[in-house]
Amino acid sequence: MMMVRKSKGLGERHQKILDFVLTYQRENRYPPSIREIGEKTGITSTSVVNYYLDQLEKMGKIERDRKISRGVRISGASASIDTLRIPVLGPIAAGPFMLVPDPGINYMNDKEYDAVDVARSLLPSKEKGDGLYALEVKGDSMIDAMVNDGDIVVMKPAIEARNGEMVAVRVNDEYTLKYFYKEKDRYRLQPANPTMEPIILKKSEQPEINGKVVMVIRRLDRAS
Amino acid sequence: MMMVRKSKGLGERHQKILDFVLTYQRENRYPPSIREIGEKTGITSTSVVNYYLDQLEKMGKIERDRKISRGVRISGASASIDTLRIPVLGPIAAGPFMLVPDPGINYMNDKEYDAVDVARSLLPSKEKGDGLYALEVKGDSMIDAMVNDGDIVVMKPAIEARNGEMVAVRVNDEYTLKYFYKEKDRYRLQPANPTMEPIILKKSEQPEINGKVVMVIRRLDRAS
DNA sequence: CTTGACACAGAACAGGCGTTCGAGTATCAT
DNA sequence: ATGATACTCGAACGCCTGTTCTGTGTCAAG
Repeated sequence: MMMVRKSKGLGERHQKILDFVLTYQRENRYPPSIREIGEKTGITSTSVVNYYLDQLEKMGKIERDRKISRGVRISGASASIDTLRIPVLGPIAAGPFMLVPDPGINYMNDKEYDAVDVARSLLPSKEKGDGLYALEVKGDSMIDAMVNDGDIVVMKPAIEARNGEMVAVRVNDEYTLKYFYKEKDRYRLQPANPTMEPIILKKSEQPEINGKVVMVIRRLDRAS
Repeated sequence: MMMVRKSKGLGERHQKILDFVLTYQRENRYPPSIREIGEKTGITSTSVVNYYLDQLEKMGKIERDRKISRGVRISGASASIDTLRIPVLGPIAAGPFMLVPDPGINYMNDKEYDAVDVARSLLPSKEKGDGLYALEVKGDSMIDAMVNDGDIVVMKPAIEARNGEMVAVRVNDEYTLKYFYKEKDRYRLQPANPTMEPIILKKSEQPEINGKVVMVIRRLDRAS
């Protein structure tokens, strides 16, 4: 027989088990048994599943309650089955701020970062939520986008957009949130506030799109 | 011995079991076993627990996967452990619309109504979420409250408010969303949009408060 | 080549757990 | 009284499930 990997880190089977536990949990509302994990991941022996489960626990990927049937749970960001944890990459103020996440950091595993939990049912069904990130708006710089001080904007990385989508675009060295429309011979960037006028760009001046706005969350009443 | 109830509906033990399963699920990320349910609810025999579980299943309160250990899950609105299902009481347009839910209807159990799921972590920690309801905004009537067409406003019933809270108030036979401030000798109703002027009411003209705004959710990109 | 860590399989053990059955008690309508 | 219904208990059966032990083959280090 051959074995796939020796070094540390998540091997193919680690990942397979992790995925299966997550999927199973989502579908059945309770965790799988060791034998069920084995069957679905192609592992014939329960001891091997146990073997990997122990490793995953040491890595901090899962938590186990020994002696308890189906006592497996995924720890960390993806713990919840119907919620998605989206990292908040810090406050953004007006002006030429940075709107893209640093791809070198795995925010999901890093406890250092703030995050918001969003119900999966609120996101587009096709959205797997992988690259999503959020920004907390500071100041009144985005009132023309109907975004308030303190609002949380959930973004999805993108460099292009379809008509009608709200995007973060760079206009005159500043990022703003606008509805994007590509028309016959021009680009129209429409503010969310219907009382405000759109920005018109010539076809040659294709705006630099930085991401799509997936959701805006405004929390009030936080002290009560 | 005495027994508590005969008729249909949820008896004390039904409720106790339901509560326990929910709590246990929340704390352990997996459902309890029959024996654990019995211990914590003061039922000494597993068959009795099974007896009630069967009834709860017939009532549609829970679902069971027979033969599978810990194969119990709560069905319906409170199914999720870290999400809260808030009924959407229908669209509201401009003008003198109704902003209060009909207390005669238990929206939670009625499948007829739309609902949104909100992560519990997004709500104030003290919020149990009992009376919460949501409204879907239609039209541009609330742009001065920084609320857009299509936004979902999560409300909490209230007839009074503390300073700084956003409330639904009735002004001139119309409901609007404003920040509420009670000052020395007047009431100040401040629009969310900082470029707009507040409404000032004399002390004698106490505004009729209809509820507090807990959260505003704006979903974009719903087709992607 | 030997050794040991690593990945894996299979079998067996013991306790966990859902299920079933027999029996007992209390309330209520007949 | 009598039977029906609702509720409760305890025990036993047997599968489900986590755990553990033995053994095998691979690969790198000594």
